[in-house]
Amino acid sequence: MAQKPSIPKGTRDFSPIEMARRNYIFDTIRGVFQNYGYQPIETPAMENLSTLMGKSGEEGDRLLFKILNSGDFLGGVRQEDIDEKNLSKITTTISEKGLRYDLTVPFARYVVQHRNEITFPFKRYQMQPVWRADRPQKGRYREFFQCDVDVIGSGSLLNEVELIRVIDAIFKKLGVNVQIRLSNRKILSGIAGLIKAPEKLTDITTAIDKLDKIGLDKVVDELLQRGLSKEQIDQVLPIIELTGNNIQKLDSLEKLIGNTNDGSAGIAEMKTVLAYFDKLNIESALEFDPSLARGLNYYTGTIVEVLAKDVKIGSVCGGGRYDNLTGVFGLPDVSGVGVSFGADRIYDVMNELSLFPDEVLHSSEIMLVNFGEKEAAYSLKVVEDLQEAGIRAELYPDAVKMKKQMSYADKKSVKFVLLIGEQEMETGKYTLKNMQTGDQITASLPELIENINA
RNA sequence: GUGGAUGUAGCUCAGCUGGUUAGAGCACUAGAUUGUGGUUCUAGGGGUCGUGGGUUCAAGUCCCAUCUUCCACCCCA
Repeated sequence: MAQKPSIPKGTRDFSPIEMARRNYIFDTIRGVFQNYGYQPIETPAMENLSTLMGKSGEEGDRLLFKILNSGDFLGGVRQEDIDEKNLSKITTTISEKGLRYDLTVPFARYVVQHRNEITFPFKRYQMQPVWRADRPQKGRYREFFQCDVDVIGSGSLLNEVELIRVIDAIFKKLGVNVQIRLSNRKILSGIAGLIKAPEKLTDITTAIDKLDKIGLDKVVDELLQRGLSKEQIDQVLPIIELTGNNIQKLDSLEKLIGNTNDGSAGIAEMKTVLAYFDKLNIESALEFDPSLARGLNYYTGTIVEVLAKDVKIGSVCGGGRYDNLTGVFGLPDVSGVGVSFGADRIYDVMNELSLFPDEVLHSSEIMLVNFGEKEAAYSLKVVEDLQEAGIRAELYPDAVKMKKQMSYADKKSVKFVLLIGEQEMETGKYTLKNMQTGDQITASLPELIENINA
């Protein structure tokens, strides 16, 4: 046997049944997006590296797939850079394009580039694959789909509220129990301000983000390691140990960091957002959690992360407000907020919990058995009539043994099989077999159609 | 990117301290059933043991390298 073919690490093929289920997820998400007034756009798989680099931190740059230049890509490389193994310099010379890492950065680029055609606030959605040169794990792929919704050009907190409602609506429709964790980047800045160490903001956030995972003691260790003093840590700890409901937590927090500019602004925003939900129907658990950090360094306001309650997997959705992402492309003072749904993780969760409805597999509703040349010619006309009546119908292409044809219908979960042999051709009444019950009836075409649609 | 595990038929796995033609269940193909699938019975096909080296009289079994998948870190959808 020849060497088996394979696909690159962290990528997957999708079978018809998997596609049916994936499309069910995409259709559900798209339906909600449209229902809330968002419009689709698409952007290319590859972007210029100058667009992608430096937007999601060093870690993000490391995870970028870079595309080798065409032609004599070595032409511009200097010998001294090779000798000194100056990788970053060589990279920028031999590669000027990369695969997109997420959809938010290309969207920001799109907004800046098309600013004169866009009516703001601009509500768009985008469902496309992204690529990351990460090491694969469960729920972590090198090629995966993100479904992003963003509204850009409006600073109103109503947008945050709407996006949380979008999240709730989608997971409700899919039947996935989720917890929605909320916080605000300004609260974290307030904490950093409180201990007079604004430059430690990232260190503090990445450390306390792990609270759920590694526990309080280890978080303290990590904070020490990251250069915070004991006194500073003592100031930080009460903040991440808040108890009570969302409002109580915010009230206690206000006493601690309410005197910092960022802190009080963040708390006020959080309170405003939560207050809207007093009068709204929302099913998912909404939890204010000041230990929520989210790494992407372009977030400036509200941050949100959605976890599946019943499956241990990374977040299935996440996002937040970014006040100046378009600034790096030359369009300052445009605030946006958006969230991204991880379709592949949602698939994994639903698969593990067997949440897919049976009817997502759209195979034919009826298959006509092929008895031979004459019968097939006759059946073809019946297939046409059925299809015109809006029924998914097919004729088995070969006049092979009936057992084989029936078994084909069974495996494809075709609901009905229609038998048109010599007798049926003479009488004009066909034999219809229901594959689920095994019942058979003899009926004319209009009666059949009625029966199938019942 | 760091550390650790894994890899035997299409799938899930068995194969003791290296020893003749590598096994099971499911799936597949054919027949029982010449106009009837999903159940049952019978028979059959299919593996250079991830790949490449090495040790040995002898390697699925030991050693090295490499790739895949998985787990933790990192990061995140």
